[in-house]
Amino acid sequence: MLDVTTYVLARAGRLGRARMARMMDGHGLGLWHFAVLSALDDSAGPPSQRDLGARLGIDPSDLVDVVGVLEERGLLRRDRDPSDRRRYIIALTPEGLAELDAVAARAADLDADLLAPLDPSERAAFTGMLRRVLDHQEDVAAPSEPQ
Amino acid sequence: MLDVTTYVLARAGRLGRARMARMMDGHGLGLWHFAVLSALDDSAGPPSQRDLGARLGIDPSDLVDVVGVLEERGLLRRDRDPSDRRRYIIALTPEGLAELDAVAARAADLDADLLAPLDPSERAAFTGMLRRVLDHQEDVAAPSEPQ
DNA sequence: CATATATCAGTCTGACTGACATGT
DNA sequence: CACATGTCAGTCTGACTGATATAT
Repeated sequence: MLDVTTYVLARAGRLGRARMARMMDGHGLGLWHFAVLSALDDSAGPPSQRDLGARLGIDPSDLVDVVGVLEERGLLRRDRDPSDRRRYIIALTPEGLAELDAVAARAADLDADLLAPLDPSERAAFTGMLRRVLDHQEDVAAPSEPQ
Repeated sequence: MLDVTTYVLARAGRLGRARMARMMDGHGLGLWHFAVLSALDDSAGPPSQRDLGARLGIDPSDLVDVVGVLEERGLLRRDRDPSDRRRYIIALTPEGLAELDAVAARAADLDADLLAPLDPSERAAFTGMLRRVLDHQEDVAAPSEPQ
């Protein structure tokens, strides 16, 4: 069983995810709320709700509530795009940025603990390889250049 | 977002798991069915249902159906332990072993593709580090020697 | 009587599906 | 009219919780 790498990967991911979720509970947020705030922070221009969902891999219909909660709490603004009134333009508020900073610091702590069993020299190698593995899985799941 | 290693890990794990699940659908089995067959194959003595669940990280109550299905299909035998009649003794049948071999081969293919973006020399390093990361997460989730 | 094993019923969550209103 | 965006309602799954029958 443990020689199936996919199994090891999935299990480690699930445990790590559960720890993150427990931490964020203390902030009254779920994992997707943090993911959204974070994606808004490091996106170039303010994206539409659909862009946001695609980038994060969350279904647009599920994103509705996530964004709704964040808007209610004043952590982001949602304004109609004047040039295409089907779209929303989503942007972090200062309060949202502050909340993100607070949560990100705690997320970094959990990340540090995740990688604690590795030597400092191994960590960069591991995260780099993991990232390549993810990119490849996403390609397989949804090829970007079909043809 | 993608600089949060826990997120990258959880996402890669989820995608890999989904691929495994899709493959096993073709065999009429779920991920846990395979995990159970596999655990039975590489366990020393035939374990009880509870041992099995603990080893795999599945809740005993959820294991009931998984083992039930496998027994119905003749892939494992479930006999009361004569020395403690609360327990079942679970053992693979020859049919179960054959099914396991078939599925394991296809799981190995998916594993190979998972690691495809890594150089052959990197793969062993990656799986080793991943394994250490998992062990540490499991320790954190349920410390074995609570002093 | 306290504990262990397996079981059953119910809940909660995350991800998905299909329909739909609104706008281009 | 075809298509894009956001929304809503319903389903399906996996993981968990609490109660219970049986055995130690």
